[in-house]
Amino acid sequence: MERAQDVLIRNLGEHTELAQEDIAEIRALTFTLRDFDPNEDFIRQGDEPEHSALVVSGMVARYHLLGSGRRQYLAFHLTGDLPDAQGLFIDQMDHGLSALGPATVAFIPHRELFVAFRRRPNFGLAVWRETLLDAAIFREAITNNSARSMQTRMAHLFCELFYRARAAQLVRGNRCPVPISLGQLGETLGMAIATVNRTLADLRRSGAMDLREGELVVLKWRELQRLGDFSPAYLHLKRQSSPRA
Amino acid sequence: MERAQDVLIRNLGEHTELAQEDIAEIRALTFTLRDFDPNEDFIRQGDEPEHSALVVSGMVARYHLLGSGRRQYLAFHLTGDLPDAQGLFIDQMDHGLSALGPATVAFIPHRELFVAFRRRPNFGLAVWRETLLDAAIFREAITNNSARSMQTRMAHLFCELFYRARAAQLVRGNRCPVPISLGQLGETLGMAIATVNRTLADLRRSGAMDLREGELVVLKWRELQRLGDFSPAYLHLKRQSSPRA
DNA sequence: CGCCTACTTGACTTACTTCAAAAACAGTGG
DNA sequence: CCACTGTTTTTGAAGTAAGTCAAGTAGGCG
Repeated sequence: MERAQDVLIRNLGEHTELAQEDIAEIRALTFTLRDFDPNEDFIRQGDEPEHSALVVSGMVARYHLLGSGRRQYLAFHLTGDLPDAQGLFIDQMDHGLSALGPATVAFIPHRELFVAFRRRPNFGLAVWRETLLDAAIFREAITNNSARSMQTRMAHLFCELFYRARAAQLVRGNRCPVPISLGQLGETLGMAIATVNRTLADLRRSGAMDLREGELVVLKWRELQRLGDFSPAYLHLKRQSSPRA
Repeated sequence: MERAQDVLIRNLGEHTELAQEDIAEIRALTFTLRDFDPNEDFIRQGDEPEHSALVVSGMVARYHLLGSGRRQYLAFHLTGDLPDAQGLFIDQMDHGLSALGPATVAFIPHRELFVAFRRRPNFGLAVWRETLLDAAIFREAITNNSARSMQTRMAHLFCELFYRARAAQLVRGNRCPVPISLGQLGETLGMAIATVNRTLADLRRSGAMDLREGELVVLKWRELQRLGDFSPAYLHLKRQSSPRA
């Protein structure tokens, strides 16, 4: 497995030019690794964390818990993401984080990050930009869950996950890990589990994709993209070509 | 009308301790004021802006335009908000901005902002925090539009608008300006206009609120809050008490 | 083997959308 | 001031997509 430091440097480097001094500053941070089981929480709504998380491997989810007990998934994070940079500035977590499949997460003390931001403002700006990319993904989720049909909505989610997985170099051939249950898919897309199942069956039948054994398989990228009304501009990924197939 | 500089200083001051030097730095920035008519666009999807906007008065909206021509509103901004701080770091706008009612917006050159961030890192952190509060509002919108009933959804939106208007000192008595049409409400909450009308009629009938002549009137705050399943923690506003009534 | 969880499928119900038309309202020009 | 136009709001009736409920199957694990 890649070292946590390298994962972070690579991810920030995707969108920000890092100087040698920035990289040295990142390498000097303290990374504490922890492994999590599927569906294990590691930050809860209401917590006041003093560390920031970095996804080193696996997939991580952010979610709201409603009064009714219902859970709403807000975003998924892959290797290299900083899923709770919010926590740096915000008193109390307004949402929780959990591992989706088995995951490894590195924790970095806020205190050290603030010192590093002061010494290398460019590093701070890179993390800031990272949080803005996050926000763009949230915006797209609003639109996806509010304005699109169930099928389009689901196809769009798969497009996004595949596209981001590709950028994080997690795609092997035409597949990438997506360890998510139908129930969780429903709590992401705002649909009942029966509908999730039927909609997914339709997508499979279209021949554009499959989802099995925790893996997303993209068989016809262009077709899936069409079904999902997906255009990747909002992900603001530089120098990435379209997936094949 | 309050000066643009003061509006910004007051808003950032709500959540961040600003030193005299920070304030001086903000006052030295160039603010270019422009007035907009209702529904006039001032940043379009695809633009590459070189200025950041600050809402000086009125209400401003952010929206996605879909392939189908449908419009999805993403967020509303009140006096003091920086509705496109994203633009500071992101190549191309993935969404547009328009005035909702008549609005005054100040524009600040990115170049000057970056210089100010470098000279007063604390100012940069304050704006960063502002963008994170924004993201929290996006997250809540995902949950609202995905996991709540139509009535709850609409009540929640009104709660949020009223609560934020109060923080921005826009509430007079029990009312605040909300210059939005039923159609736009539908494009915000993901419902058909007929449903908007019927749902709004139900809310009016409950006696908790009214919406007329571009003003939101809150008659029973606690009741509206209950109907909207609203808890303001996600807004991360310090030192604000609950509205009366 | 038996238990638990996740997935699948069918039948039924209901929320919401769509369509359509009328009423209220705002703005424009005579 | 009023007629004319266009837009927004309101209401009704009909159609449909998705939710709910319930039962059954398949897969994973002690």
